[in-house]
Amino acid sequence: MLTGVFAALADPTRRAILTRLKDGDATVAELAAPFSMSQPAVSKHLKVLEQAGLISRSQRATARLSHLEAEPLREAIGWLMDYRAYWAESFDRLDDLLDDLKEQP
Amino acid sequence: MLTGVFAALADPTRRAILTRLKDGDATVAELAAPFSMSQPAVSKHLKVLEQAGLISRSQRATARLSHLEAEPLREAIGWLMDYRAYWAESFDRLDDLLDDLKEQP
DNA sequence: CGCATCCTTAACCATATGGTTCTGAAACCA
DNA sequence: TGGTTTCAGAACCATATGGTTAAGGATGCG
Repeated sequence: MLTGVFAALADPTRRAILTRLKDGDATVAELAAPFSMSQPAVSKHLKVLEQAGLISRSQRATARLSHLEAEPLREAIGWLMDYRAYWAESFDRLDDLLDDLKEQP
Repeated sequence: MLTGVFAALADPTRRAILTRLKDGDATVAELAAPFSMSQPAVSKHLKVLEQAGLISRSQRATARLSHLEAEPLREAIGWLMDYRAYWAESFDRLDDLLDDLKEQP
């Protein structure tokens, strides 16, 4: 599943879509608007994101809303965190980062 | 550059290579050993990892050592952390996670 | 020098990926 | 009913990806 998540994140369009979805659910047309790309292309990206578990989609009702599901991102971070001891950054600064994360929820 | 990092991480073989490199530098033959895969295939994976900045390679001397460079992983975490407010996990548990990270360096 | 070792490069192949256009289904509107 | 809107699916195409085998360059050793 990590494979699917990282593969989904490897595409800039898909990362932009996820970023957009932080502002709230959106229709396919809304998600497609910023890109010089056909609507079916965006639909394909949404399918990839859905299969990676990164979005869910509400039943169509003339429009079809995409909703951010960030849980797989937590799993990805879990994997990445195992490498924190190998970052060049000092542990003092790592502590600062972690403090920051706790302070600005 | 995030694109390259996530693309590199999308392959299970490459993730396993990175994991192996946490135990120390290794030759191509050592890295190839665990996989039922030709050695040139592993060389290709190493090239991908190198281009993503995830490994560096010492000058050959009959052997060629790969060395883990975890800095890009920190950048990847930086991107992912922007989604922490959308995790299903409660913030209390997030705090626990962050505490754990600070305690077991 | 001659040869073995370690690894890269080249050529090739099958499949995956990211895009297109065209078609069509499902729900609303008049 | 019929048209419009919103989106997905199919067919297609070019290129990228992940693997193979075969060949060759660089280093160390007898």
